[in-house]
Amino acid sequence: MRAPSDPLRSRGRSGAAPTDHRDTVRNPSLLGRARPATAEYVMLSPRGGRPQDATAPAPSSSSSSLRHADGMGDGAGASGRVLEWEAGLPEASELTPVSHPLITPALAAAFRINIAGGAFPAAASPFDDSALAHDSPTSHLSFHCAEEEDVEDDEEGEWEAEDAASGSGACRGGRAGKKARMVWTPELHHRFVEAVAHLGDKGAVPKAIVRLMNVEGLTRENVASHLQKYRIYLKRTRSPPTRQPPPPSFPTAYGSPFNPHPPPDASNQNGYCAFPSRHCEKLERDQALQAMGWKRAKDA
DNA sequence: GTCCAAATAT
DNA sequence: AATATTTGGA
Repeated sequence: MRAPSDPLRSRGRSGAAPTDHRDTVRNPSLLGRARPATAEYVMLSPRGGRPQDATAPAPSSSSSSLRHADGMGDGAGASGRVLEWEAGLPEASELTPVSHPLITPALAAAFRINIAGGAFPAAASPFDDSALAHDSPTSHLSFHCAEEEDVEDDEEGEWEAEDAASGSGACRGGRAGKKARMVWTPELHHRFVEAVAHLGDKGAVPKAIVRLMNVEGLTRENVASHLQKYRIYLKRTRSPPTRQPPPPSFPTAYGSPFNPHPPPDASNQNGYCAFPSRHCEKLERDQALQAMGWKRAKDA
């Protein structure tokens, strides 16, 4: 959208062998740059949000509905939508308790974490609760570390097990040589989408998005990368490739891949799945990922 | 120098 | 496929 860029794109594989980033662990910076995480969006905030953070405008009035239908279509009415956004945050009663099991058996085993019973025992892990216990309101929004070779991922392989408290060691699970790779969970993605929608087409640039999302450890580059893909997705859905028309109306519309509607049985009124409960996580993740991969059921 | 977006790499 | 890194331009 910016510069039409010229046909000078012969760059790229410029002989120079790129350094091997695979093993480049740069966690310290990721985890250290925590912003004063206030209780803003979080799914655990009993107050339904009271942002005092710089990034989040103060709620001066009570709005009601959560809808950002115009999405990135235009950047108008941003402040109003922010309010709506806040108002749309889930109530404490609608959320899955922190005690909810967040670690897969496979990962738990790999990290030697005791997750017996499904709940999260306060002092069960060798890293001591600070390492993985999600006692921070935003901890579930921190991104995860995906092990790739060592841990046998039985299914998807990526799960959250991260918290600022554990420092740079968290992502290595006691092993060196592994690098951190961000995982866009449904929650994070949702936040991303909302941020983008609220910023509007023009304002939705990485820096602004990162700011709005206010997710600890999330970098501009993380967002830029995701944004790139997100835009590709939007493009695809906007221009009928020449067949099978019907991509989702818009990410912010209920039922669309980017704002998955909760299943009747597992949903809370808002259709907001706060935690990666078995049910919601699966669904949202599935849909979100499917969307991002634009591999719509059978369209592709 | 910072930021962005696209291209490319892993 | 998903995310990271590089690249080139504003």
